[in-house]
Amino acid sequence: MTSTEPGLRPTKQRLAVAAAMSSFEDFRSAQDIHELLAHRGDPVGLATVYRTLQRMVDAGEVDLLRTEDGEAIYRRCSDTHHHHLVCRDCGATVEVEGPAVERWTRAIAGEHGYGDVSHTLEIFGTCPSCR
Amino acid sequence: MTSTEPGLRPTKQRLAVAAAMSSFEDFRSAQDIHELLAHRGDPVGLATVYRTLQRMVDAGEVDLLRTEDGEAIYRRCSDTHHHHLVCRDCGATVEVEGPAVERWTRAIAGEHGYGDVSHTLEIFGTCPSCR
DNA sequence: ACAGAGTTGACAACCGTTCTCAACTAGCCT
DNA sequence: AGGCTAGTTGAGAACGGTTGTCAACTCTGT
Repeated sequence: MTSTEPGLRPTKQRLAVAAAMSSFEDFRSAQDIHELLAHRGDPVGLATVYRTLQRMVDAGEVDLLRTEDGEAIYRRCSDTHHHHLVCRDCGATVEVEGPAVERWTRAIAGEHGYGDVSHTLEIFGTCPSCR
Repeated sequence: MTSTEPGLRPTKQRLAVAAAMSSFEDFRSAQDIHELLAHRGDPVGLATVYRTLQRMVDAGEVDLLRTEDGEAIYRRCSDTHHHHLVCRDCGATVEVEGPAVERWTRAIAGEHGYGDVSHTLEIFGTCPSCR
């Protein structure tokens, strides 16, 4: 067993996607990232962008969320688990942590005999400047 | 102002969809519901199923969720606000209530000046019979 | 340099969802 | 009843995001 997956190459494209992911803080769709790369002068095929993002999600390097209409959006994973408070008018996002929620979900799941628990929690509201 | 929306007709199709929604407890996709109606002998066009479900969601009669791969699934709404504990293998669903979470989200949002707060919370795990 | 596994990208295929539009109804007015 | 009209339906096309295909390409170790 090697330290990295065997036969996984750090190609130009993968590096470009990784670099792009570090260049913004918010969630972007795969197509946004594809365009961003093209404008930057590092064009990467759309299929490759999807493949690479998928891998990064599997590796836990990137967070995957779904918009309300089912589109996948990606974002560099910060090291701590957290949730988002999103303004439903302007989209402004605040990261929030909720140890209480983490505990609560695990407890509830345990009560019903569910294991291997994960959860998704997003809070929507109207931000101060949109009220 | 009338008691019901003006110009909204209780057609055969709408009644059939409403009846179908009362006939199961778990979440189903629009296409599942479309098939269910066909097998029942009340065939309703797929587009109509989508339209009707959309309306019911808007009216708050039906809950809309997204599966992990972005597909929309629908379910008759019970009157109390609650969340779902879903088995990621077999799909078994348990309704859970979390006054603590409700309070927490409102508090967090308030701290950041956000108003008119709503939230989505889904818990995923492996149910006892799938472990 | 060579071999061979891994990777890429243009494009087609897929699949859930929405749109289009002519035919059809339900409800209302006379 | 008959007719008018806004609302509704359904078959199929269109759409948009995502995944599959496959021949050409590129690392990496030998």
